[in-house]
Amino acid sequence: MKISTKSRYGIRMLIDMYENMSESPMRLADIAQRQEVSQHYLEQVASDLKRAGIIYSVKGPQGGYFLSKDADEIIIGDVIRILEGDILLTDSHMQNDSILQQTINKSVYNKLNSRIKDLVDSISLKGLVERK
Amino acid sequence: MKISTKSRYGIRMLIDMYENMSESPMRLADIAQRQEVSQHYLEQVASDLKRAGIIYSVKGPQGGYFLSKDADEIIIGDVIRILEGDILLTDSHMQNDSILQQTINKSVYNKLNSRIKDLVDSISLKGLVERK
DNA sequence: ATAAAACCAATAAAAATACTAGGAATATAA
DNA sequence: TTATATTCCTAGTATTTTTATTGGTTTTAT
Repeated sequence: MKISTKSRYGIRMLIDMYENMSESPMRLADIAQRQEVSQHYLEQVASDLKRAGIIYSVKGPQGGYFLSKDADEIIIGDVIRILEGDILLTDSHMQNDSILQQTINKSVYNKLNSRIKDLVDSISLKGLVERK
Repeated sequence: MKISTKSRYGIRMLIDMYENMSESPMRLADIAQRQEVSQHYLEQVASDLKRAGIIYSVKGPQGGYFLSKDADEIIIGDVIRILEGDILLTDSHMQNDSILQQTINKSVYNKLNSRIKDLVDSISLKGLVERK
């Protein structure tokens, strides 16, 4: 029951991009090197973030990535959902659930799920970096 | 990022024991059958719960399991911790963490961890069954 | 034209999770 | 005291998920 490294890499990548932001696009190779992470693996992370509209890219030489929005509009909950699949502790509808299991879902997991959601949706990239 | 089936089985097992409680010990075979779960797998769950003092057992014929405490003293957070290892989204101290990662830990994961802990520690077996 | 970059797909490797097998220990009761 | 019902234990296997690697292709600035 851990957040995957994929999510962690993704969040680190975004923080790195925010903190090292400039006029020119940022090369994945640089991020990977600074973060000491496999570049190819980070590509997959970047690809997900791009598809979701968190970052955008410029191809070719001198190309790279930009953040698509202001840092205070990039919500950590979204980032985790994009990279983690979902932040649910259980699937909301498991097919074979007994009545008993459904009760437990309601009482425990659903409450957990919504509390976790509230929390991660309250933190932006900007807030994170500024340690708010 | 899901709660494992081990924890889910464990919680179901305890609810089953509570709801079907009687003077005589409860056989694992019966629980497994009611819950439609592999008995051998449930043994491992039971073994963990026993070692942690949540349930106790009587061996031999007519043997089985009892809850060790009143249902309102059995805390779901404890059960999950016993079966899940921990309810932390990240290890509190990852060896190779950069300063950056440590900041993220503080801002996001630690907050999440403590909120999840508060929640699961506020729910007892009794509360769960009574849907409080 | 060349080279620097993003992009893509397949798959291998590693780790975690779920489940199975088979028997040992123990206590009951006939 | 023997047969049996039960918990208990250890190891192993299978499955799934996660993480990482390999080996390219496409695009575009220079």
